[in-house]
Amino acid sequence: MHYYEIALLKSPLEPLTFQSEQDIRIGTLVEVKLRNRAKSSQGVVVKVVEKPSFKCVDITTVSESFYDAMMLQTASFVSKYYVCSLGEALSVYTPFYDLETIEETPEIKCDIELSNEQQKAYNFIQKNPTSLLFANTGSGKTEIYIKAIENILSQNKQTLLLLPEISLSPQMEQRLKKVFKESIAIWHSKIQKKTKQTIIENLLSGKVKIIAGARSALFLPYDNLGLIIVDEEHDDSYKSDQKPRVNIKDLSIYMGKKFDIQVILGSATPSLSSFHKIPYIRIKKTFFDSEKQISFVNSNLELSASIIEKISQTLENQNQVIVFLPTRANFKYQICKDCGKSIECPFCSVSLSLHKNNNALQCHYCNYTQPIDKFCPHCKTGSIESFRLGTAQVVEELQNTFKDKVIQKFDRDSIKTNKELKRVIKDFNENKIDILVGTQMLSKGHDYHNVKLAVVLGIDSMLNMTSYKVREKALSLLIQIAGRSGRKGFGEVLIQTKNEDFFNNYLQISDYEDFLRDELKQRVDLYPPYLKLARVVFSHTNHILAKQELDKYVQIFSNQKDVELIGFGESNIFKVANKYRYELLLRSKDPMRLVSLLHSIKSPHASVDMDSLY
DNA sequence: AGCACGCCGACT
DNA sequence: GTCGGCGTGCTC
Repeated sequence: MHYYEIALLKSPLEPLTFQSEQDIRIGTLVEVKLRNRAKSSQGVVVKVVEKPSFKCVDITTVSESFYDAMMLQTASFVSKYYVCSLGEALSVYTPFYDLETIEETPEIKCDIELSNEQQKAYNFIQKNPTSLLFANTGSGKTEIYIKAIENILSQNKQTLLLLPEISLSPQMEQRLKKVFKESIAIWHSKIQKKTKQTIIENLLSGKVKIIAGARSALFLPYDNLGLIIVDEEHDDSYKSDQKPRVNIKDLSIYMGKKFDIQVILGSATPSLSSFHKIPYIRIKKTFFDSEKQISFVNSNLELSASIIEKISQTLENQNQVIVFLPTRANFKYQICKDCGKSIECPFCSVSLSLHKNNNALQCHYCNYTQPIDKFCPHCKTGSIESFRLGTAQVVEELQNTFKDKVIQKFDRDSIKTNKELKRVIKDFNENKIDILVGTQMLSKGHDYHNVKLAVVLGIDSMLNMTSYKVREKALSLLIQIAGRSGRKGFGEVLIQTKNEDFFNNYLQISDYEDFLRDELKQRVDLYPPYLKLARVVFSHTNHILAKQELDKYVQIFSNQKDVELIGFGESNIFKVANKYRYELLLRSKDPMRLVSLLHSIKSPHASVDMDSLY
């Protein structure tokens, strides 16, 4: 009889010992049956052990699937660093089949000529195992990526090109497919199940050598990964918002060091932490002379006359406009004119958003929806006034002003599938759409050829968020959006803000590198990248119990050596989906010490967010 | 007494 | 996570 420790997938339990007559190798996916449970659970063999003192249960089924050493080591790291069970860490991998690898060397010859500056950058990234390509929008970093991939391909190794979910733009896809043909596959959450299966088969058989994909693409079965490119590396969506709260960019860097994989991070506005710790090369020169005129409007969130005037001028010259604002729906706040109370979600402590097209008020946190009432639900007589413009309202108001123009909304309410995304971008680039109004989605990766005006509304609400990264987030977003205007030739950017001094300083007078250096000075001894930050959230339907749990750990963490409790209290949004939330924030210069303290938290209501971005 | 509900603890 | 056990408190 053999005895094995099995890490149970999706289970917070640490590995448990099971037995089998069979000799099973470490990494094998098996099925076991836990006591009192009808369904059997999946688990992974992680260790061979001696016969234990307790009585063991048999492993029910032994599968053909197999987690390799890289997966097991990575999962082990994830479980330790991000504080979860080994089973939870292993659950991030996509299920796959164990197939024979057929060695196939594809004939790829791209005829891209690099400019002098690109060649210099290429040489730099080849000299450093991990490097940062700090490249302005339009400076041609994709060509450098392609050359680097080609080089890895010639060694018959695999490449992973990571992009934030929504940046997997149709243009990027077309471009890569043109060069790499059958050797590249695109991977993201919207890809069909069947297609995913085919991609995995092709990756295992060696037909596919390059994966371009979102977060989850890091967890595919690579047997010979030679290069990971993290494009738009500043993007916070690389951090998972569910357990395990892994930062895919950081994990890529870790895997690069551990398994001798080349890593290239790329961005026009790199994160402060990458800029601080990774050797970088700057490419400033762009292919097309692009001249930008940046101006500011100090008005409230309404589409003011000067903004309308500017849009009108641009449209008259047969040019296109993009309008950014960080809010979906028509309005974010509904307040009674009489009693002054706001209409909140019954399950969350947030205001309900007004969606005119559904004739509904909707919660953006739990999706609770109720019909629009004529009168205030509190005083029953007052009428409701709406505030904080959203994308749908901007579309409506612009449509009223520019009756013969085509205006398209571009946010996750209107772009739900990849097909819709492709269609809208195609239509926009074929000039079938005059104005694109959208949220963050607008800022990411897409090439818009004829945009001559980018209007940015409501950026101040981003500066007012509570995160040590707000300035970095707001400025990088602004630069990304500005980069969408006038990619060829002249472009205008119109920013509505009450923080003109801050933005103006870095947009016109100096540049992003100066901002990074200034910001770095402000973070010394306080925030990352100089210190590690972790957040712990305690949530419960009973707010008293949640509070008690918080208080208990505030006590414990108040007098720790080398770890500082820097704040605690109600979470920003106190109640979400009927659960009350309290949180605390810890920081330390000693990552190991911080991680071990986080592992000491035993509360089932606590969730740990290591390297929190809040 | 009968039961719904929520909490707690075990799971090899 | 998922299950059963069990105490509480409500209703018939």
